[in-house]
Parts: sequence; structure tokens; C-alpha cells
Amino acid sequence: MCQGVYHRAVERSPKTYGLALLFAALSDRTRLRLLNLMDGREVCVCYFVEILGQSQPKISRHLAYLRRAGVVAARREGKWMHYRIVAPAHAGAAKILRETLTVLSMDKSMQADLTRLGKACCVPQKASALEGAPLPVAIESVAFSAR
Amino acid sequence: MCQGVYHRAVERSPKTYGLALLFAALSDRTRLRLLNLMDGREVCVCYFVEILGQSQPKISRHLAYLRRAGVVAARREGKWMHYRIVAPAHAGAAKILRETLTVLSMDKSMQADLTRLGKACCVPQKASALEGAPLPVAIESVAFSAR
DNA sequence: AGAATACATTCGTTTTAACGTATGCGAGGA
DNA sequence: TCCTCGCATACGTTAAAACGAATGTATTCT
Repeated sequence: MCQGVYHRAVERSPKTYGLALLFAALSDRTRLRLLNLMDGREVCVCYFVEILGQSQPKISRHLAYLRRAGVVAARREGKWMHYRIVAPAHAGAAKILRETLTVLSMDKSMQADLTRLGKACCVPQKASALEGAPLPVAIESVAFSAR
Repeated sequence: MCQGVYHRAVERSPKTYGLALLFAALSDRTRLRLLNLMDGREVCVCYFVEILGQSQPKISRHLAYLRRAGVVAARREGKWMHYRIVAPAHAGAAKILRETLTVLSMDKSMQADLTRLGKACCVPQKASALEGAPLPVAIESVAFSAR
């Protein structure tokens, strides 16, 4: 408990602070990379760790931040946790998030992340850490289709 | 010197970090209010202090943050400093900033700020602190017209 | 039941942000 | 020239973010 901007946002003025909350969630490169990977699909945590090449607790903490900000939701499937993007309650925030995802999709390094996700899924033996992990699943229709 | 996200952004990876930088700039309610007031016009600092009802150093520091983030620019006119929104270098950031301004314009508290700005300009004697202060000037054509 | 797997959370530390207060500085005005 | 005004910046404090490392917790496997 006690998460900086998040907490200040929740306690104080009701209006527009939801927006500041969204922006705080988007103000970290790791979180932007996670969101980009989740754009249009539901992804298992182990893929994030593999693709971003960063520690599992770090990934998990950033996902928790996004979850508290109302930007993603989690679903358990056996041992695995799947994360997906959800539309924020604030309609304006939802618009901005969509715009952001579109902008991210044009970034070269973000495209590279997606490429690596594709490779990790098609050639799982190359990433031994992903043996048996459930593949990312497209969820265009679920909640927050891109574009 | 040494400004958190800003500095990390400048030093590290070249790509997409510009976006995280923009989002950091937008992740504060006071800064969102300032940007909303500057949407489509150039505004003198004294008006920000008057309208937001917050200390001058606080306003000034937030304006400096926005300036370092490449979101606003300042112009001196005698004793007064005028601030205006400029398009960020990153094209995607510019799109998102425009979207954000549009979303802000629909917020009730942001509209209230603009109303108070209008009143402060038309009835300067009511706000004695603004005697002689230069009026905000529309700058639709300059750099970053809304919508 | 016990071990292993896949994540989440906690702890302690370092970095950064936000703020009030005080001070500095440039541009008129007396 | 000194003084004031409008604003920027420095200082010190408090709160919060980010991280590595360690630990906790479901779930599955044997």
C-alpha cells in the first residue's frame, strides 16, 4: 500500500485526477513496453520476463502498478497469470490510452519487442524458460481493441 | 538540476523515452491545469497564480518542469513572462498532447478554470494582484492549435 | 505429503518528486 | 541609484517511485 501519485490521486480532488493517474502509469518505459506487448492480446507474465530481459519481481511490480491504475486486468490459468489491457473507467483516459498504444506501435523498439514475442512463441525451445507456457492469445474483441 | 524521470529519460535509451517524458510531465494535476489554461493562448504567470490560487514558486516550478519536457515555451515581455504550449519534437508525443488537451477541455473543473481566467481578464480590479498585467492572447496560429 | 513452478509481495535502499520558505535576478519606476 | 515588481531558482524536508534481493503463496507434479 501507499503508492505515490496513485495515492495522492485517489485521496484528493475527484475530477481529472484520474487522468493524472493514467499519465503516471504511462510515465515509465518498462510499463510502456508491457502495454505495447499486451496491445490486442493477453500475455503470460513469463513472456514479459523473457522479452524484456528483466527480473521477474520488477515485471510483476510494474504489472501491479498498471493494475492499480485500472489499465490492465489479470486472469489466472493454473500456474500462469495472463494480463490484458482494459479500458479505464474515465472515458478520456480510455481515448488517450488508445492513442498511446497507436503511437507505441509505430516505435521501432516497440516493434522489436513484438518481433521477439513472436519468435519466443514460435520457437519455444530457444527460450527454455518458456517450456509449456501458454501462448499469448489475441483478444481483439474482449475489451479494448486497438485503433 | 537533476530531475528524476526527466534525467533518466535524457541519459538512456533514445527511443520512446521521449514519450515517458511527456507522460511524466502530464502526470500532475497542477500541470494539467496549467496546460489547459494555455490551450490556444499565451498566458502570463501572474494569471496562473491567481486562477489556481497556489503559490508563485509552485507555479513557476511546474512551468519549469513543462519547459524542460519540451511542452511549453516562455517569452519575456518587460517584467512579465508569457507561457505557451509548443508541439513536442516527438510526433507521437505531439499527437498525445493534442488529445490530452481535447480531453481536458471536456472536464468540468478545467472549464471552471477557463471561466475564472475570463473573469480575471474582464474584471481586473477584482483581482488586485493583476493590475496592469498583460492579457492572455490567443495564439491559435502560432504553433499548436487545438484540435 | 513434499518438491518444484510461476508469480506476488515485502524489505531496505537509493533516487526523484513536490512543496514551503527563503533568496536571487532582471526589468521598470521613483 | 535604490526600490519595487514579477518571476526563477536554491535549500531543506517529506513523500513516493524504482530497484535488487529475499520471502511468501498458490498451483501442479511426483
